[in-house]
Amino acid sequence: MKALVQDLLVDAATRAWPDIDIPADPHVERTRDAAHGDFASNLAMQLTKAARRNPREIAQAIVDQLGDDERIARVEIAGPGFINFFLAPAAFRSVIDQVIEAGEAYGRSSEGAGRKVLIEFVSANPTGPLHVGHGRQAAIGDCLARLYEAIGWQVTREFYYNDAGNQIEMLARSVAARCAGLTPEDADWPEGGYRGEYLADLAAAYLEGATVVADDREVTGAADPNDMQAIREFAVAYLRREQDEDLRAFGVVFDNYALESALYANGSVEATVEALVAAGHTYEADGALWLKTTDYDDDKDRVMRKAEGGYTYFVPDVAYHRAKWERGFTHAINVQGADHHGTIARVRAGLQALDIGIPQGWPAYVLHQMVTVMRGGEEVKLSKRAGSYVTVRDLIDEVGRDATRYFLVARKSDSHLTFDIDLARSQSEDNPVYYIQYAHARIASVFRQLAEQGLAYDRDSADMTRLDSEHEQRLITALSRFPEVVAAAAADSAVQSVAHYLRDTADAFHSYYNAQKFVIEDTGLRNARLTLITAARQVIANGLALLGVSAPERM
RNA sequence: GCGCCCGUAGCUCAGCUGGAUAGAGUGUCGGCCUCCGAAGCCGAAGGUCGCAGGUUCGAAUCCUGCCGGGCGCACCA
Repeated sequence: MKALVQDLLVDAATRAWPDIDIPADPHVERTRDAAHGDFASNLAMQLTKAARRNPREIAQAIVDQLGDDERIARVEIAGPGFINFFLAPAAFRSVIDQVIEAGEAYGRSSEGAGRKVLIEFVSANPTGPLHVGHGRQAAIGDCLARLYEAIGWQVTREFYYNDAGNQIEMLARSVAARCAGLTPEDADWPEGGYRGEYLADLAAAYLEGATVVADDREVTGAADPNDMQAIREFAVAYLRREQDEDLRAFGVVFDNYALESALYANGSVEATVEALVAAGHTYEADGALWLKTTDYDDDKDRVMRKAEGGYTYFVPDVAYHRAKWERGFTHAINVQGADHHGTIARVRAGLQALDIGIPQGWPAYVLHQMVTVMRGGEEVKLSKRAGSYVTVRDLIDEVGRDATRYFLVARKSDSHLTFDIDLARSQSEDNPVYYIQYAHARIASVFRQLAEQGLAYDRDSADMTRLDSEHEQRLITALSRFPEVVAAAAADSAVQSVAHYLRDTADAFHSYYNAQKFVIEDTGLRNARLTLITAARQVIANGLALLGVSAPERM
């Protein structure tokens, strides 16, 4: 609907001022106040300089050029020069038909035209269960992926991890210690080892010779407490499986797992180093090989090859992203914790230095701030299983998948998030996710009630012109906004706006529900109202699906 | 010290890339079920948008400087 107003506006403005550059998509917004119509544009104010007239005069000239359109009831000029559009009731009513005809496709578009985008998120190393921060990342990343799919992109969800570095070495030593019957309290416990209880289970499984099947690998425990290589492989597979179970419980599915070790194995790390040297952006100093990342906006140059010989972690990172680029992902988004923001400049610098045409701002990053978990007014820091941090599983077990996902996505990712367990589970009344789901279930319930009374819903006999109350108008307006919300949320990586939109829409429905009855004698009106709430149910379900939250028929 | 992010109602947070009288939830107070699910609805109270300048028709939003909080600043990942 917004697009319609924009089109009309551009046409009229172009006729009124043929020699002025009119923006292709002038600012048109939903009004906050019904007295200002349904949509308002500040176009006239923005043309003051070019047209050298006062904004109200400009607005008048534009309005004079607006032809009659049956979808527009009237247009007014207000305030300093806003052009306010009042849409015809029929134009709004047509939204209901659009929703019902499109069904699950309502809100989706083909704007992305099938272009490929790779979204990398979670990317946790297999050293333990996923923590809340990973949970936030999983919720944001998966929601972003769903948003991109909704606007017509072909999305690949990817998980990158390191199965061979120092962290894994430390993991293996911790498991070996557990195999030897040690606990973190013992004097012989490895310095800096992983202390979580889950490693005791892992060690036991290894010693029993258990077989673990993760999404991307399968390993049987060798049961030999001294075989470090076998322990390493088993531990990685075991913890990968553990994370897969967490993700599955959370409803997140990856298309691809990328391994850092593979980048060494297939020579791409070496090839990347050679390419950087050949491109002339490196130098040797203090026995190390450096990359001149300061040529590309980094604070200081970075070591690629350490004096003792190994590569620093950022080299495989560059190799990995180079591979993404070469796989044809000219659009790539990395979802990461903001605590890693320092690495962005150097990875991009490494990619620039390859001189293979990777643009400066590639890949895109969506950073999220930390999560604090609260219970009983105090910060929760410990998990029984993991020891030093709260896990995704702790949250899912305690507040459920739907509430967990909703809460983790309902805040702007830039903001620090306080996850209040009491609020999330403190019975439904406080809980926005139940509020939204309840709207959906309530609509389903109306139809059950209808059937109980021996009535059938008949859309053909609906008299849609009867939907003229304020409550109905408000709900219809909410439904009409959905495609705009989806498009904007994807464009801005603003997942929280979907959550807020659903809250608003559920609100419009609940008010309506309380004010007017649906199962009534009057056939034309009854079916019209049932048609409207059928559409509302569809939009709520579509919106919840974008968050990965269920839309129950009853609760 | 340098860089990034955040400061909006008692609390948790929105605010559509600069718009009209700054909004929700929660909490507090007061109403609404012989009626399709009260997990709901209606109303009241609650604000120096951290502070100070600047940009312009117009600033919570953009710029500068402070103040406060978080996170980074490795030949760790």
